[in-house]
Amino acid sequence: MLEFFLPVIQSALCSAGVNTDKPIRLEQPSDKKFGDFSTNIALLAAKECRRNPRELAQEIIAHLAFPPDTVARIDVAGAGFINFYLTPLFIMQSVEHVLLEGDEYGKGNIGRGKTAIVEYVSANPTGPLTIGRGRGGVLGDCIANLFETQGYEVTREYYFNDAGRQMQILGESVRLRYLECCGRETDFPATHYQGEYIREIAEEMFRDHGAELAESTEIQIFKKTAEEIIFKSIRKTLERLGIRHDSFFNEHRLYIEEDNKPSANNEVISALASSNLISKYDGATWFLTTKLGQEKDKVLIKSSGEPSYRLPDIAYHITKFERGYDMIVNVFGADHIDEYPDVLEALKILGYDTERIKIAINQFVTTTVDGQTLKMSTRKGNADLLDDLIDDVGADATRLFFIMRGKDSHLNFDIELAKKQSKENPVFYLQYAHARICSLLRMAQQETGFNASGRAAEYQLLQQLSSPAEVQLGFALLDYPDMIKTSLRLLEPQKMVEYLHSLAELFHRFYQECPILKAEPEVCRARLFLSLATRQVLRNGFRILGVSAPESM
RNA sequence: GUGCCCGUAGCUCAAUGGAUAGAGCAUCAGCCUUCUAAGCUGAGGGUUACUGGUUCGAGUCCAGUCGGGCGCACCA
Repeated sequence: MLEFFLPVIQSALCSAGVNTDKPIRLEQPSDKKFGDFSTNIALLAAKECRRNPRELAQEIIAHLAFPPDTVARIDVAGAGFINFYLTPLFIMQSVEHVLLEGDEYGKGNIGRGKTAIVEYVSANPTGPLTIGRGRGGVLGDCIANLFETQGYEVTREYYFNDAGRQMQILGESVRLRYLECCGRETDFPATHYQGEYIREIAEEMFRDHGAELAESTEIQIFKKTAEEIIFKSIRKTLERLGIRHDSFFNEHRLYIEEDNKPSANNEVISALASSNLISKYDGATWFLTTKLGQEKDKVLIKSSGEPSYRLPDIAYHITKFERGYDMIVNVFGADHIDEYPDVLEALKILGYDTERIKIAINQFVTTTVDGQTLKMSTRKGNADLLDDLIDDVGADATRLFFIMRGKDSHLNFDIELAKKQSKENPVFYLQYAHARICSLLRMAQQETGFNASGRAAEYQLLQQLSSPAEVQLGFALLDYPDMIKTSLRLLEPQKMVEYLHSLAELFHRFYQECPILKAEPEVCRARLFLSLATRQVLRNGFRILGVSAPESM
């Protein structure tokens, strides 16, 4: 709809001699009495032109040239809003596009010929995925889907590290549990991984090797085996949620020197050094962020000679630029919030266009069971496992609950609610609308031989629908393409969830108020087409969210 | 102490600086001999934590106060 309105308004502003660099914003008033769409451009421009907003609005209106039979009425209201009222005919005509475009409806082309990389999950293989990680996983997956709708070629990447200290501790943890399997006493440190999965890995190793590994203090085999098993479980868990990465990037690559070329990490150090932002003191190599207005310098290479996580992080992002991505999206949890400003700062200094980087940070998840809040920590082993949650509530509810709140809000995941097979559970409300339409169409086929395909010539029957429930539903269907763009711009799939919820609601109302199969044959078919269009938008939306569209419930 | 996020109906949450702050759940009152009642209609429920400021207009932006969450490592 934006594409319909904006050019007309723009040219009216020109003809009226209004010069403003304020963007024209079109909004849907909360109250229909203020029109289907509304713009405040006259209010904004009036200030710059030093004119009375209402008079200016009147003048703009006089220059608006919409095609005939599209806009029924244009009013000036309130302080100087311009309100537009569409004709039911135009709305219902537009619904035909939903049916004609089908699965393609809502897609755009602003990303055509462009590439995007979306990095998400990126958990190191130290343990099974927790519920907290799940939120970022689903958020990232939906964001990747949103980019794809606009024509971007999207790479879904998982960044991980299987070296480092935490992995050492993991290997050591498994080794100690293994020794226990061999019947030895161990003094298991509190700093090690306490989780049950460590025992399971140890038991598996004991089954495969017997006690033959007990004498060695070499932990490599324990680490390696643990890593493999854990990674497999992580991928399996993600797969259950429909999350599949195209690319797994091992941080290790950034450490490798070959053909006398310095490692990616070292190249970062050299580059920053030539900007005089590197200094060595206290045995470590520092990024002089105090020169950039920060409180403290940041360690890039520890006194042990190993890089801290920041250095490879910078090098990693450089690879994203070098790989040529037009859009670079990072999804991570609030615990990493202090990390990215340094990375961005470094990239900017090194001459990369950080405008291309978008960051989506999701706040944490607390889970409640019977009103009790559960706390979690991977190391303490009392984590809420994502797998358990999926077992409990199913993949659809898991996905939808993670994104049905804004990513900035602390999510309260009510497990009891997600389990309920009743109307209190929003998952069912959405899916029920889809199933209801499928049922209706099955019935229509049985009773009247109605077949959805090959009827494009009849789509214009939609134009005879004019009751409020029908027109409001039709109108909502037309919002879908703009809704995708909004969700994408804000990196916020939650907008889509809300939209689909309101769409389901409008359908239920239409269904309640307008008899379909019992109507006159032509009205019946028109209403079936409207239902079909609704089903199409629900499906397209569900696909973005990764939620299934059941044919019956 | 400091950086980021949050504070909106009893509960969970919406509201690109716009008009009378909206949904769902819960509560109450209605709607199934008729296409899935997992649905629909209606009612009640608010000093948007507090105090100032910016402007035609503030839940939204700014400053401060109070509460809650997450970080603040030569862990990642």
